[in-house]
Parts: sequence; structure tokens; C-alpha cells
Amino acid sequence: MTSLYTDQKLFVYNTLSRSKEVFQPLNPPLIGMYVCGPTVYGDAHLGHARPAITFDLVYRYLVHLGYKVRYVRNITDVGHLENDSDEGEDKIAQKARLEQVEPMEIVQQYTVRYHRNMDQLNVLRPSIEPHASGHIIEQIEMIKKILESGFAYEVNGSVYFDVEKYNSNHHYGVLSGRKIEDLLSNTRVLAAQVEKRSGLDFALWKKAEASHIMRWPSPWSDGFPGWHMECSAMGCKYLGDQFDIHGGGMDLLFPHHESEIAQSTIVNGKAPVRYWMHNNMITINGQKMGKSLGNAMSLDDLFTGNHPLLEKAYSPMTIRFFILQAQYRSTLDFSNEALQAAEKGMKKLLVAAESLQQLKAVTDTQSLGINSIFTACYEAMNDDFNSPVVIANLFEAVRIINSAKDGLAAINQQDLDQLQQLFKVFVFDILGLIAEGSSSNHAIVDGLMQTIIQLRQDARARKDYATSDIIRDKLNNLSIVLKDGKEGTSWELK
RNA sequence: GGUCUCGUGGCCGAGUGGUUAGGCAGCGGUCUGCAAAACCGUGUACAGCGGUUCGAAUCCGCUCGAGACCUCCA
Repeated sequence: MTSLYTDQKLFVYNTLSRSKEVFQPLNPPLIGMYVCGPTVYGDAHLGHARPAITFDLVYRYLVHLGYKVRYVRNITDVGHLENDSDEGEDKIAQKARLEQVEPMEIVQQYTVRYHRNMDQLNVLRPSIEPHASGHIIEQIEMIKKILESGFAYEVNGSVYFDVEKYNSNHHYGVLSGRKIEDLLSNTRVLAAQVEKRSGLDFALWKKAEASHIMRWPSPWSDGFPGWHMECSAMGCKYLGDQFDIHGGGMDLLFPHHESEIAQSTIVNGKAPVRYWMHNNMITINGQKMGKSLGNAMSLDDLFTGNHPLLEKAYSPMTIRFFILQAQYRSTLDFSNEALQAAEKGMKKLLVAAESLQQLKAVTDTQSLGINSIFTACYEAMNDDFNSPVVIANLFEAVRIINSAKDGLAAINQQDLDQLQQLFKVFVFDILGLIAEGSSSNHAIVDGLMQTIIQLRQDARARKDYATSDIIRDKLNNLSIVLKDGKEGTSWELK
């Protein structure tokens, strides 16, 4: 049996080349994928949902194609718990310190909450979810190697990467498209940087100040690893010197990923990653989402509607669908209007998925060409995971399903089978949507509803519209919508 | 200031040198006891100004506007 990936030519936009490239894994069918995960010192917000869902889509599609994917997504729980002068979440860390809570309590608390949110969004768990704090030794070993090779230097217990030396025989800027001369002329000189030989140099190991609560012993000082180290160390440990895909938000492109490349290249003698993928940012009402702008909203805010900017609650699947309705490399603007449009669209799609289960095939009818929808969906996914085009094509299938349901189109068995396969593969397996509040979940409730619907039908039959409308209105107040169709009346939750 | 990205109809968002994106909203129709849902039909869209071209929303230049990174935020 051949795998799908032998037939599907997948194009991936590689930040390294700024172009779409044919995806060719190093060791098919194995694929190594690393994605930068959250720093767990606050509730997951909208910004966390985008990369999680983007790379969930990538992961799901690669698996669907038959690849065996090792998906690593880290938990950053080291070194970020102080020195944050912003107004927002860092106060939690401060508070933790004041209340003498262990930093790992904060880490644990927000890791659990992150997982819960990701489960709600139906984001699959990665294969490995390593903690930076659990890989201090690996990071120290890596730093040692960089020091030995002469591309780092120690000052007062801290170790810095020598960017200019690296750039003398490598290209620091290969990923972000920056030139070191430009960087040098634009680097600000901050007080904390006096130890560095150059403002471009970045910390591999930082000596901890007395106030710093997270610290580990090292050959150089009690301290903590530099921000970029963890991904280099853990990526290398679990995926090897060189692996296929590294993902993350565009904001991590520089300096994080650029520096990651530099470090790993020195240690391993080759570029660590073949395909760099970056998802774009999210804006809210056209503005960047940020703590300082006061428009940051957590996922729980969205799910409960408990935020001044929100007119109502939006379900996890609405958020997921909304994010998938934009290509991952575009900025995505959140607004109540846009979310409500997404909510309705998604509902239409999922209701059609349910209707599909009730459809009966008619023999001896012309094919409606479901095959072409299938093909179009694969083409869209192969074109750098273009989920909005997949969705657009699925709505073509929705129209066919609804027409068949209304008796306006006859559907043959092959089309029916293909439609069911289409929805299974693209709606549920790849886009990862799930039916929320499905009406067929509870046999007792459905039985009750059938009784009520029958009573209303009886009233309508004797033209007692006052009674039938009362039934409909009362149910509507309970968020139960009755839908009169050719085949009788069905119901669903609003 | 430097580097880079983007500007599509009421809203969100694909696409890209000549062909329908799609969703939501609106309008008209079918269906309905009336609605809702569904189906059918319906839009002077491609920031502005120049240029290249037989032809540009799509390529080039400029202007205006928005955003990202350069400041351990996804």
C-alpha cells in the first residue's frame, strides 16, 4: 500500500528562501517538526491559539498524508520571570514571589490551563512536550561546545555568543534577511549590555541576580540559560542535528530563530532546520493585540464572553474555524462582526455534516462531481496549507447536501460515499472541527423533542397556530430552534 | 531611524497578468399558515497617481495608510 504523500506534491513556504518549496523530508516517512510553545506565566490568549492551530493543521495534514511525524512543542518555563516592565501578566510572577509561591507552581498552573484551552480548541497534543527547565544540562553542554569552538565568551559568570565572529564565516541574518552592518548601526546600547562586546551578541547563559528566583548551577555561575538555547538544545535532542520543520510566530523570527540557527550551526556544523514556517500575527479591530494596548484577551475571555470588547461568548470551535478561515501567513483581524460571521458559517458547515448522515442515495442519477471538490481540497492543502480555500470548497459540498436534503438534487451512492469521506477527511481529520452541542447526543432529550414536535404538528394540522407558535417561541427562548423541512421538523441548539 | 510585510466590495478573507473564490450582512424570489432554515438570483471590489503590456487588482515606480521586527510578546 502506498501512502498518500507519494501522490500529493506538497508546497511549503520556507522563510529561509521566502518562497514556496516542494516539501521533501530528510528521511521519509519520518518527519521531525519543532514548534515554539508558550511561556507559561499567564493565561493563554488569542496569540497562542494561532500558532497552535496553524501547526495543528500542518501536523494533521502530514499525518493524513501518511507521514510519521514527531511533533515537539516546548514549554518555556525558564528565565522569563522577571525584568518585565510591562503592566500586564508579569505581576503574577511578582505576586508569586511576594506570596512565596514556588515558580514551578506558576509553571504548573499555567501549563495545565494551557492544555485545557488547547483541548477545547481540539488541538492535538504534540508527541513530545519538553520543558526548558528539564533540559538545563543539555543546554549547558551546548554552551560548552560553543565556548570551545571560540564563538562565545564569558564575562562575569555570563556567557555571550559572538555574533560578529560568527558572521565572519556564516551569515547571521540568513533567516530574517538582515545585514549585520544594518544591525550594528541600529543596535541600541542598553545599560544591561555593558558586558557584551557587541550589542548584537546574545546571552547563552546569564548569571542570576540575587533577586532572580529561577537559577541553576553551571560552570560559569548560578544562573539560567539564554532564551534561544532551549529550542536549540531540545530540538537537537529529540529531532537530531537537522530536522524538517521548525515553526513559530513571525515575531520570533528575529532574534530568536536567527540566533537558534547560529548556535546550532556552530555546535552541529550544519543548519538545524530545512523548512522554517512562521504564522502571522493577530490584530483586534485592526490594532495589534498587546497588553499595553489593553485589548489582549485570553481564550477563557473569548469562551465566556467576559471582556469589554466582546459582545458575546464565542465557542472554541468558532475561534478555531475563524483562524482556519485565514491563511496562516496573513494577519488576522478579530472583531465581533467577523467572529459572528465565522460562527454562522461554521454552524452551516457542521449542520450540513449532520444532514449528510440522513441523506439517502438515489440510484441511476448523474454524478454531481464530488471528486473535483476532493481534488480542489487537496490542491489547496498542498499549496502551503491554504485552509480558507479548503473551506470555500467545502461550502460547495454544503450546497449540494442541502439541495439533496430539500429534494432539489438527486444524489447517487458513489457521490454520497464520497461526500461522507470528504467531510471525514477534511472537516474532521484535517481542519479538526468537532460538532459542538450536537442535537443527537442524548437519546432522552431527542425523544422528548420528538414528542414536542409531534404536538406542534398536531396543532398545526388543526390550524391552531397560536399553540404551535407558542411551542416554537418557548423553545426558542431555551435556545432550541425548530426547522421545518420537506422531511418533517428537526431541531438544534442555537 | 533601519529592515520587512501588507492595503481586495458593508464586514472577514482567498486569488493573481485576460476566466465565479468562499463565508457573513443586504436586496429580490421559491418554500412556509407566518417565520426560521434551505435553495435560486443579485454587488460600480481590488488605497491613490504614474509606468510596462494587446490587456493589470495581479509586474515596476512614487505617494498615502496600516502593521511586524530591531526592545526575551505567539
